[in-house]
Amino acid sequence: MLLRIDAGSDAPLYDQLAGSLRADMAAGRVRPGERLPSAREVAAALDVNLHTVLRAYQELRDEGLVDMRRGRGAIVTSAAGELFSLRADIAALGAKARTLGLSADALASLVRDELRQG
Amino acid sequence: MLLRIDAGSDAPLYDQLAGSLRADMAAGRVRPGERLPSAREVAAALDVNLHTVLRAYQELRDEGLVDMRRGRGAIVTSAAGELFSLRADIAALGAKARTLGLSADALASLVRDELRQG
DNA sequence: CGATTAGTTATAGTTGATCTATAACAATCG
DNA sequence: CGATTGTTATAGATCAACTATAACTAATCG
Repeated sequence: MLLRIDAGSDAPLYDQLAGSLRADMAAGRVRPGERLPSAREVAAALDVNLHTVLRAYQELRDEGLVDMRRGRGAIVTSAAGELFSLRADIAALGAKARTLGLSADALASLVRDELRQG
Repeated sequence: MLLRIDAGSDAPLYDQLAGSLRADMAAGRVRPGERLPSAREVAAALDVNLHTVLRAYQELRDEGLVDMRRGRGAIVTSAAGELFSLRADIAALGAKARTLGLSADALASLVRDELRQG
């Protein structure tokens, strides 16, 4: 598991953290049933506030990717496995968009809106 | 062209506006060569500030989807046509993600990161 | 040319999100 | 029980988002 944070990025820290964990799930580096390191551990390791890490975890919970309970921590759900099963499709779409010279943000926004309403 | 704004949404107004126009391009409702309504017109019609609309237009410019020049307005580029050519792939990925019960935000974030680095 | 259109730049103020800092609380587990 | 871990509460600092005006410059049209 590789937790990256870029202070120079315009994206919020908790979004970066959640994105980092999401990518780990999609890549199969983090699997269903696994427990994420405790928020306090991560906060200490990355030198950010506890709440920042918890907000990232809650973002993943809202997406159905982890279950959270006090005393037990954040446990990866089966939805992470389903993300993993889409990795080839996502890579294919990304490659196609890249040859067309499309921006990451434009494509991501379209995909979001497609899944939300389309 | 359908410009939607939802005040209750957590997304910034300029992102919503840009997303709305992007969706129009991907759907073929707005085509290369076409001129977008002037920022002042849109601002008046949606009752938002001129700068908010301009920021949305600049977002589209940064993504290569429009060219902007003073006196002439924002003109849709050929990149919009390439977005259109991806619509089927995007819809297919969205449908697959939907059957798996994945959230729009999770999938969109993965696609963004994929195109950025992967 | 003169008037209009439309994006660009500048300044400033308000509101809300982000991040941090502490601390106490409640469920889980050995 | 004691340690761990998420949850909740409060508060403060910093920055993004949005608004409001106004002046400026390039393009367009009669």
